[in-house]
Amino acid sequence: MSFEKEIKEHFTKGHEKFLRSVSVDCIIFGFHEAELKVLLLQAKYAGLWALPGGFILKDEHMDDAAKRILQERTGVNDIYMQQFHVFSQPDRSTKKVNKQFLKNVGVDLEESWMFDRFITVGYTALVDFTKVQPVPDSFSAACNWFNINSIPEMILDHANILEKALANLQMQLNYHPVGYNLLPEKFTMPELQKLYETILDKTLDRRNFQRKIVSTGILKRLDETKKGVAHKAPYYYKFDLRKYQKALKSGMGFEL
Amino acid sequence: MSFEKEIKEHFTKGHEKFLRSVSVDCIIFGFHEAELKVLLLQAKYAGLWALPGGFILKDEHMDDAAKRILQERTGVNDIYMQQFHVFSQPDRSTKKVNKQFLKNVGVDLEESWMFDRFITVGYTALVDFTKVQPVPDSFSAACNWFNINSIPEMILDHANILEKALANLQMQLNYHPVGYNLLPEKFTMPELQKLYETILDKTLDRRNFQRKIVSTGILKRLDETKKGVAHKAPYYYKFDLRKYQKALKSGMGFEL
DNA sequence: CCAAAAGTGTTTAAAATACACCCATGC
DNA sequence: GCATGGGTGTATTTTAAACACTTTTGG
Repeated sequence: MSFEKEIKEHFTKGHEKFLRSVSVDCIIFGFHEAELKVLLLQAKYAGLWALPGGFILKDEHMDDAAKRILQERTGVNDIYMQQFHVFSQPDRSTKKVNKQFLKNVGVDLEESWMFDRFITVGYTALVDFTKVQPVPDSFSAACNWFNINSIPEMILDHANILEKALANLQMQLNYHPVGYNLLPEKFTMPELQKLYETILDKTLDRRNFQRKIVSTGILKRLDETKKGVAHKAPYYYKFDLRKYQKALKSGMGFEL
Repeated sequence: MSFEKEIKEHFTKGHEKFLRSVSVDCIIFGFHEAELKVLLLQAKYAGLWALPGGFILKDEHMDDAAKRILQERTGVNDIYMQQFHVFSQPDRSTKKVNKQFLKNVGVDLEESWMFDRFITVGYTALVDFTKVQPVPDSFSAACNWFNINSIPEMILDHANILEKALANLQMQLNYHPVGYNLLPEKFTMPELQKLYETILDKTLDRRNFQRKIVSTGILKRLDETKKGVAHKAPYYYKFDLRKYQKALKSGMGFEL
């Protein structure tokens, strides 16, 4: 199917597949070279950037829609995602954006479910940066990682959504374990600490950090140490998946 | 307008006024005679009970929709409400419920936006029990308070929504001040403590409770004491509205 | 005057924070 | 052998929890 035809089909018949007036936007966080990254899409023609988003199939749980979107944009599966907020300002003018998009594509339509007002549910995901193959969707020209400190101009209220997502992630850090999908399978304590410091955007005491993390029991220390490093070699750790999953659900309660 | 006509209008033309596929359900908590209450509606004909709910006007913020629903059911205004979760199981069969309702009313319709699948956003509110005049909506035969420990059978997933709302309220208690809308303007420390104990469903140490609450600074002690009580008269307190509002937004962080 | 409820402490335990010392490795 | 980063331990401060005594009031 040609691109124009695909778009036209989506605008004229999408409401037969998807729920109306509701979209899902995903804030996909990654971690690479000591920097927190977010995956963004560049809207075709417009040039502005956007959060990876999509719609809920008529017979699909919203959580599954979010996972499907993640899978489609990154190829990554089986990631813990969670909704954190619904954005519903009546002036988030998706209508304007979608009409402009159609005009740019060269498709002419008077009516479309895509011109209705949308509210959107924000979902966060934490993924392994190295496992991601970014794939733009049909509305987008590019799909790229951005450092959290140098976010480009974004469409609609997406900058606001991203800000809320980051605040939510920072808050969650006190109650939920973080790192399983963000770090390689084996990692050192300094690496884990760097992750926490990057997300919280502050430095932490090396020794107190270690004590607290270890006391949660979500880590297993391996006998192996990192090779080929100057200075003393740090141990490798793995997450204890069973306890990690348990802590994800029940929380673990410490402050950093 | 006759009742049947009103219903028919809603089912045939409601989608011109409201967003499709999204509803809002409110969990309205009250406090009376040392018991935590929830306001429920009895669905006409069905007999089962339901959370007060409604739809989002096409040009309305979802938060305002929730406030409008609260106002319509209780007459109460200017209450802090907040969304806590979106419920989106594809098998929450509003279609079945709504078709049955129409059948019972005696209205015959093949098509309606009300037969679409709905996701619903849960909102919690804490209101002054004594100021509420419960008013059923057009789908309901009755509107009543229920003790949180004796909830009747409910439609759809409403029992689950209520359960999540209560858990959310208990969690929030550690970070947000509670009581402004649940207690009279002037109240005693034992009354406030009883409120916390009721919500958390556990007893608290009288002296430690007082110290922590006072240390947040959200209270102002009056010179007045309660009259006509046996034993030592407790002081009256008021909330310091400015600090209370501030704590609502920024959190206050203590454990009980 | 006494029982019951409320006000105001203090003592004790736990947890968070700050800080000090030793160890291993590559240059 | 020394500078650098990492492992481990301890003192200090802060905060939470447990507990005791005094005050007031109606009956």
